[in-house]
Amino acid sequence: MYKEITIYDLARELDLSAATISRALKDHPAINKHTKKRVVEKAEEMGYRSNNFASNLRKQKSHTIGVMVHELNSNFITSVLAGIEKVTTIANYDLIIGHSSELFEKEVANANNFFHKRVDGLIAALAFNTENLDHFEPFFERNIPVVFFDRVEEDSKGTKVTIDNFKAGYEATQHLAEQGCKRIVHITSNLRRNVYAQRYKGYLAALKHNKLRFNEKLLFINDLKKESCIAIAHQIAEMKPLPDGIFATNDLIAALCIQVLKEKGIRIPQDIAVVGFNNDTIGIIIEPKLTTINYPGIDIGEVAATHLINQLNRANGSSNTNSIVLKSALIIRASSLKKGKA
Amino acid sequence: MYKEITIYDLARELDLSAATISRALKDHPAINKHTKKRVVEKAEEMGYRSNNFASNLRKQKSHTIGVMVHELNSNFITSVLAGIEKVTTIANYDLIIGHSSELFEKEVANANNFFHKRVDGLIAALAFNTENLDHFEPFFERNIPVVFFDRVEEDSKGTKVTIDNFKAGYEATQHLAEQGCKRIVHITSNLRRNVYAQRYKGYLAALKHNKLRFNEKLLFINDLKKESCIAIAHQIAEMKPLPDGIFATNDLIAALCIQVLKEKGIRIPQDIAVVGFNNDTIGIIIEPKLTTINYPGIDIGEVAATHLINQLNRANGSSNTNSIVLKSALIIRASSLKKGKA
DNA sequence: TTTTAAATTGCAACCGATTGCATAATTTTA
DNA sequence: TAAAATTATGCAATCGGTTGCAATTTAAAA
Repeated sequence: MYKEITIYDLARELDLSAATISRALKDHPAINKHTKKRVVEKAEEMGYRSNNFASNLRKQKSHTIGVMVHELNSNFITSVLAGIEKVTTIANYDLIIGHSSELFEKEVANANNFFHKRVDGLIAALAFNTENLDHFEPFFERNIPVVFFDRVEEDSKGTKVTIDNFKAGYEATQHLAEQGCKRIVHITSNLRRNVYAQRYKGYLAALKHNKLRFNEKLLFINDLKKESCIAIAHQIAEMKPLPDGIFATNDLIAALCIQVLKEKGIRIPQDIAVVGFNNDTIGIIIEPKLTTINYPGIDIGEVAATHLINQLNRANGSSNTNSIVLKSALIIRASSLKKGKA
Repeated sequence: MYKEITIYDLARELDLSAATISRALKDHPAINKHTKKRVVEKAEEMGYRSNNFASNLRKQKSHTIGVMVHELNSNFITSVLAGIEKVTTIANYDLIIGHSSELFEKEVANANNFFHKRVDGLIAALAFNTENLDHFEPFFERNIPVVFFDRVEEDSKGTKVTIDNFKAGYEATQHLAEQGCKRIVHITSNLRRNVYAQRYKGYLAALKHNKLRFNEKLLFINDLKKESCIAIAHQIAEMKPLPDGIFATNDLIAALCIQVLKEKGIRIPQDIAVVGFNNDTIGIIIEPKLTTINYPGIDIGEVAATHLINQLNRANGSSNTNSIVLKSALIIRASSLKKGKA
């Protein structure tokens, strides 16, 4: 069996105390430069690796951040993760990732798990059908900082990192209206979730601004699953009169719609103009390429992680920031251009 | 500040020793049933949560499995992760995920990190340009089990979980040949990686079987990045004579090709039939829908994790299994059907 | 009722790094 | 040269759960 080297082994070899070894390895100012050098070299030579468990136990810190997401299978989420990782790697924090598969129960289980693992902080996006935030209470109680992003509860504790979903929804719809669309479908999801509710409000505001009447038959709310999106696309194709614009709350929905509608002989964008949301890769694969809202996952992740770490570095651990709003922007591509290039 | 409850607090409250509390909480057979009940109830009542660091420190086990992947942004990889997670959750192991972004240096850094974190076992797919497995040596030396999947080094230590890439490559190419293709392009990547090398060999074997001469101008090797795939697609469109079939080593490449070629007025599959690999969602978004090889990520993940955990449960930690090969299958869709439905 | 066996529980030494405080060594100042 | 101030190092307790072995209690057998 392999015997691990400890600071005691180093201490014996170098005829020093374990305390000195410990301090030398973490560059403590009270230790002589020359001694530090000897220690570091010996540690290298003997293949020493410090024991996190001992350290964490003593320091009462896990140096770990928990990240809760609803899905991994999305460009947006993986970008967010990349952003988080970039920041936490530099700050030397570990990451544990839990995904809820959009299920409230799994979200609760993940929260409990992270709590049990004693994460120092939490970054989370809510699941599709999360109804309350009770499972975050243990963190709030203990002053463990929590940063929410994307799917947030607007009046909750903790910091929220989002974009202006109202504005994004408004711009998407306004763009369609400018292209001459009069009957604009909006395909979205659970209006209990801020992202969908806000985009919907933006949609309504843009309709109003263009003096278009809201028609509830043009509003589709679904679970975002592939099958239900396809079903909706079929419904749309059968509608009379045919809608002339679609604003979908993510790019996959938009792409599936385009695909189904094309199969039915409906021309995009001439018959129906389409706008998605997120700016996923799929948007440039689909023909015609998809107009969408750029939702900068990397930035969201970086901002969320940076904010969390700053909070952890503050002694009290409290934060005065309630919410952070990042920029998003409409990206215009062929799928919405009824009038030719803008 | 929040004071954590420890077994000593429980011991004091119940007038028992910490040892008894510890045993009671983990259902040790020597403890009286009635005592166990009291302990568990008191623990619940006082909000006790066990300290993993103390436990791991004492037990010299992290109860954590490290997973190294080259990317997160792929259906295949996320399916594998889902499979792994399913198994490890049941076995009550923690997971830490590191991705290399296809960079050897990051893979090495991740390996070192996992080693430092003292994972009990490792599940890994190699990065694009990994040239040696020296960074896994510390694990091999200490008998920490390692399971490779997808991108493996065939004669390395550790268990390998793969599909029969040769057969898959053969079937894809054979299918194109059966559709009447004579000039079949193969777009793949670093032939240093088994997956690409084996698929390529399958491609060659199928050519031979159909008495088609291999033409090196029809072989494209690239870095799998979006831009280079698009560049290749443009090259193909300009080739004279025009190829009549494409076997791409993943679905994104295939989809990008279809998209570019269509823009150039080339008909899919009439002019060029296309086959991808992996069975990603993108394959049913693209028009025409993509013929591909179903590569069952979930199964790969489950098998890899199950095997690893079995190995961890064995006392010695050694394994007699060298490699496990799962089934894959050709899924035929419109993108390759020159002759109408099969 | 005494002896033996089985069932419970406790003692105390770990696991390895950290850190407040004391001590020793060295340098500076008086 | 003695006293004061720096600089460097060590002592020993601590974090909280685990486990081999001993001790005690209870039940079963003689």
